[in-house]
Amino acid sequence: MYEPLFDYLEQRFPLSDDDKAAIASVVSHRTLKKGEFLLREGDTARVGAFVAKGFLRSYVIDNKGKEHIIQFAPENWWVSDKSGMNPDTTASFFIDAIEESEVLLMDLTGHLTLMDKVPGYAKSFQAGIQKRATAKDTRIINSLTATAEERYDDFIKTYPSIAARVPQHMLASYLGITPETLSRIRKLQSRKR
Amino acid sequence: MYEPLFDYLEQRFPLSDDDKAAIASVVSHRTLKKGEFLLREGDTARVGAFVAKGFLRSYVIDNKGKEHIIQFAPENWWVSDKSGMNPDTTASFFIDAIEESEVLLMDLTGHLTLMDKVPGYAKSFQAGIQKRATAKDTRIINSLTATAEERYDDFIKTYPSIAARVPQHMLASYLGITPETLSRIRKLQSRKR
DNA sequence: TCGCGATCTTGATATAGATCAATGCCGGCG
DNA sequence: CGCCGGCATTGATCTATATCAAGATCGCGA
Repeated sequence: MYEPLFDYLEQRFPLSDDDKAAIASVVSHRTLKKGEFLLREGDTARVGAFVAKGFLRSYVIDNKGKEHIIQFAPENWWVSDKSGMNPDTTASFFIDAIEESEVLLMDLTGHLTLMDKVPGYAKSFQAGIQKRATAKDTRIINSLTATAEERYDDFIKTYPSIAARVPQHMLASYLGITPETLSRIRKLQSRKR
Repeated sequence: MYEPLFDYLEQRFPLSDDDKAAIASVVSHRTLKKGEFLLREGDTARVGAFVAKGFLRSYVIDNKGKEHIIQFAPENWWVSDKSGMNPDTTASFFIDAIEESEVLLMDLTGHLTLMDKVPGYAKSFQAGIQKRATAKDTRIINSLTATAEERYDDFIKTYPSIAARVPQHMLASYLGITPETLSRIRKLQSRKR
């Protein structure tokens, strides 16, 4: 059950059997049906969820009722809880399953335990955070300056497997364009080549 | 000389005299004239710079030669180096001083030392990273969906002191709009109220 | 203090993309 | 197996913002 997570971590640093036991003891497993929400249950501050199987997405709904996808999360990705999202934000935050999925949940306590006990975990976590920060900067600049078509091409090139897997209207939502526009872009491109 | 940084950190966790000495020993001081660049010198992997006085900005120049401001950094902010920016990115990255400034530079070695030696530093660093990640998500969604005017209003509300301090064309660059458009927005609003 | 380059403003036009509306398509549910 | 509802496509407009082009104004440096 925990194998996908172990594999993922072992690509980043070596994992002893003790480490594995420690990890298994702090994550909890959960199955999600297609369309099901991953809600924050109780008061446990969740750090994130590791997608062992399937496909999730996180998104917000703005005050005009429109949905904006923040992140896609296929197997071997982390979806982070919006722990600390601006409290005065009018938008509401959701995570749900695009396909039937299995996730491993980690709360803050567990995370701190691993930071402390598992050698390599802290550095690896930190590296991941940093990498993501850079990706976000890139996305910001991209969204501010590239055209719809450029953003689409970029996405296709960077995440071909995700592009092939999500419905078009969700991709449009991620890219910040309407489904109609995305459809037209695709048509133009299919003609061109 | 290090006081601004000590003050900053002490608002986050207590700092002993030993801690202060450790910090002082790993950061280096530098003065920047208006318009001067903060370049990566030598091979030392820099983590970031703390702005003790003045005002910096980080920005990229895209392949069309246009400048896009990523971050403004007034006193008591960190500017992070793009440590790990996508290597295949065509854009070039810069940091320079908008006003005469003083910065405290920290490299990776120093950072790791503090992570290890100064209690509270690691947690505080982590908290900062997290907060910034959230801010970036917000900015992404904002840039994808809000109008130019909404983005402007938002910025004014969130960072009034920065808005008052930077030239308009830089604010326009940060917001991803042209100086002309920003000028028109301001005119409309001054009329309205 | 003067003058010139940088910055800001204002106007006219062009255009990418949104919106509104209709039609077609296909896949799962009864 | 057939029908219905979400999804994609296509077309016709509309609108926000970019772009191009002059002026106007400000402020710094000689």
